[in-house]
Amino acid sequence: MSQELPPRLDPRSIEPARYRAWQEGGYFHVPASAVLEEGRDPYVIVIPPPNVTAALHMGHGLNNTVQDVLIRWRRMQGRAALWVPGTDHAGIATQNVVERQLAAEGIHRDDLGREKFVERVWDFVGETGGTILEQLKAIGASCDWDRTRFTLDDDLRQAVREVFVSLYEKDLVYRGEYIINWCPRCLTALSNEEAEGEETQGHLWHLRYPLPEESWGAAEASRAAGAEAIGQLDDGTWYLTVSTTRPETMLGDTGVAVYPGDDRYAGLVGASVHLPLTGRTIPIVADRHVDPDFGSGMVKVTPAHDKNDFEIAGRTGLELLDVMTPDARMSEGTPEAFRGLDRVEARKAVLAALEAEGFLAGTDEHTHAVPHCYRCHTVVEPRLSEQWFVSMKPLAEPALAASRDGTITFTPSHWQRVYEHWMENIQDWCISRQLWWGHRIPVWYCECGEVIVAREDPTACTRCGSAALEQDPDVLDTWFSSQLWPFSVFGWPKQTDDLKAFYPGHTLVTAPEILFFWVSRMIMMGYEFQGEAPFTQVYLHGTVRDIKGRKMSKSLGNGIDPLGVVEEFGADAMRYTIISQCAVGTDISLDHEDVEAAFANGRNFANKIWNAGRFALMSLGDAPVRPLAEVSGDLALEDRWILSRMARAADGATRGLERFRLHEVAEGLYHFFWGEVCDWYLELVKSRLAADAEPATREAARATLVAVLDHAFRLLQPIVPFVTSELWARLPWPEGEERPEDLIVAPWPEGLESWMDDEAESAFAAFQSLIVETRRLRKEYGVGEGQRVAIHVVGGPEGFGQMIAQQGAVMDQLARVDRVETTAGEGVGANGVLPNGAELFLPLEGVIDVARERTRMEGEIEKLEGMLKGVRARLGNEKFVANAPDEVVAKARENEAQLEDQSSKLREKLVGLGV
RNA sequence: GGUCGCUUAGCUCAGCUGGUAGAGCGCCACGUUCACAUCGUGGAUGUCGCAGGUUCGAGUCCUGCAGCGACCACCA
Repeated sequence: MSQELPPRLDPRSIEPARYRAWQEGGYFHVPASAVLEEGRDPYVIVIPPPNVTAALHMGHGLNNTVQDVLIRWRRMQGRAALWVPGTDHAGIATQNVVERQLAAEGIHRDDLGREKFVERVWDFVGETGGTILEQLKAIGASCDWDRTRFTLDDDLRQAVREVFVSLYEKDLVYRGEYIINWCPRCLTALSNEEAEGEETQGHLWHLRYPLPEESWGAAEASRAAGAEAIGQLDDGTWYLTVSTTRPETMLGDTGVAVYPGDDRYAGLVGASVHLPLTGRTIPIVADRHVDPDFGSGMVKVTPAHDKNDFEIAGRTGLELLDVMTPDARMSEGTPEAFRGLDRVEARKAVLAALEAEGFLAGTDEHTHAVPHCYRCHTVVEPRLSEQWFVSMKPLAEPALAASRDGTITFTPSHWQRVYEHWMENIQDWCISRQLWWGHRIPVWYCECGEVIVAREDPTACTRCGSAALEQDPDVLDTWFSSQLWPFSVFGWPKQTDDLKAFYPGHTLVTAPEILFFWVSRMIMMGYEFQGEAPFTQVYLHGTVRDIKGRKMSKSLGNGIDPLGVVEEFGADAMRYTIISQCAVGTDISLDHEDVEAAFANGRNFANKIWNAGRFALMSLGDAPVRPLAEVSGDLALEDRWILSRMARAADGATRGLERFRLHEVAEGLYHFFWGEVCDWYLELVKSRLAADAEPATREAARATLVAVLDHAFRLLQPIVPFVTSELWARLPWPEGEERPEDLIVAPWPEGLESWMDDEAESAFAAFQSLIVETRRLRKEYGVGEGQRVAIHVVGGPEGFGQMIAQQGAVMDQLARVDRVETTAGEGVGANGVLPNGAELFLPLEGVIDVARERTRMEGEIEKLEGMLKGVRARLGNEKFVANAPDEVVAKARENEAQLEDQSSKLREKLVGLGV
């Protein structure tokens, strides 16, 4: 206990050992029996599983620090606080990484074949897969590592299968040929969410489609009816105009559509039009999708390459014509001139050909959102393809209701509306991916045509008995398995004790980016398969950005390595810095070019805690410490004050944590610890802790100090667990009181109302003002450090003078005051006015510049008069007196009295100053 | 195009249900025997984007405007 601590906190020397001790103590592990047998109240967070191949970045740092703070807090509250860790197999992302590795060796995945490729991915995952979880330990994450899961674990495969088959049996999973988002680089289908719209500067090309001669009459009539889209070429041919942002798709047009009620084109519906470059003739149809007020009011219809056009075709019977290969080249179905051309080249070629033939009417600049693959940023191609889908509307209903009725709350709350809007407009989800890495779709096809969807791999066809079954080659969207995470991690579909104990969970902490990808789907699956929501609180934190507001990313090179920060400044420093910026709904900004500046605040705070503890441990010594209750009669004002402040700090921290106001919690505790415990309390008790101090006051100070630090460390533990634990473990303990096994399971300070002491707080506040004001005056008049002064305190509330006189002993220590008088002062003096109305004189004959003092006081009086005028105006206002809350009016009256008092006293003194 | 959000001290941002502005960093001055210079003490800086409105009173509520941002969207 009297062991020497270094004057600087060296995180490296304490953090790893401390973490090991926690793990060895088993504090992170929560067995189902804690809930089922011991009856403890569970609190469950499942980690947003990072990609198995990921390396820890600041985004993870933020996400996991927040979760850890919440878990550590709940653990101290006595909850069975379980944080389940794990990783996600991340289909496309992981496959891409391995493909890149192979490419470096000059190998394509096809060269290896599916089986070998998947083996290779497993090898890769086996080598690097656990890295990120190990890295989480460095930042102090108190996950239950015995429960680590991977979305491709065997039992999670069972969950995926059960869900797929079950949804299929309920007709909520189906296979069909629809327009999906296709990434021509990844060569796979994507969900709507995976196709991210990026604002792109493009063009809108206007194309002319010539009409056959028999329609020229109708065309002329249309033109006469005001249809500007109808016109005549130089050779007399009538044509219509359509527009497109993707001219190459015109090769796949199978019709032109107008709005059913559009009189301008009434005569043309049912007619046909020549499709340039192709020699094909396509019909003109009417469909409600067309907006008659947009552009020409005529739309080219490309059913195989546009979602809306596909729907138009469904309603009007237009043909489907696929003109593109999976890697986005023009297919066999296109004229020879374009066949095999990449879509970009094809666009140029088509435009050139149209222009050459006079069918290009014009071009406009056009900015629009072009969908890109969220993994490789290639422009996504809407494409007709046979895929598996989940029918979402029925699943969305309870998930939507849960938000509306408040079962699930969102923080910040505005995400509730975003969530509901998405749920209300939900579309079916394309879940099949043409990848090799992932959960293989549990569907087999028999040569007899039978489709077998099964929980267990079938050995023979259920209809014809043939053993020649082929499993669907595709895998499922990664999010299909991660959406089951809140219950698949507990062994479902088996009805395990874990599931009973820990489902539903409580808080989900993640970034808003994956609200649709993950959060909303977990909620839907929770209702569908467990009958209730997987959690009730969704806390969406911000994004980590650099000082310029740019999102930290590998490609921008503006990232900060959390492990480097831990190495250099300690996990506590990083955690505090992050949490103190974690205001609801705001991003975290950190300067990647000056990492030290970014984390200095956290580092300094951790060091401050360290030194406060170091001082306390040295001062307390090895002598037994008495329980606070036994010394209550000997408590000094500052003891009562700091205990009261501590109770309030605890209260504030609890309320803040309950509402996810983490930055307020961090800053509140920072202010309490640094600004009150260190700046005031420790300074005040220094003399009382001295060996020669009067025994009763010394013991009271020692008991209070231990109580204050014990509680302060508890309150700070969730945010800065390492330094607090290290010190707490060395803290002497009150005799006869049971010491918790470890700080991280010490009870959370709550219900300390009995320590709140308004009287002590207001008396101490006055005392603080006195000190501060004296210090200020000393500075202002340049009184040297070595020079002691006398102060005369005049007036103030009842008992104030007496209280000050009692504190006289410490006045010298804090403000170099050798004499405090509470009688009226006389003559020339510096002066200050305390908030409680008391006034002090600091006799400083010969030190003061009288003229300057006079000017200052005049300014002061002017200011006071102004304020007084304002307060009087308010009090003179009948409506204010009648309508404002009583306490506000009372406060105003009090204010008025004080201002009057201060002002008149200042005037007197101004007179006293002479000239 | 729709929806939502933001605009407060040099910088990054707090400010919950309206009652005469805050933090951290930075800056200036002074200070190292006495836990901590990753420190202490004191100090300076804001017409709370602009214009109206409601109210006794608005950074806080309402409207409009300007700038920025996010999310959603099938306008070819």
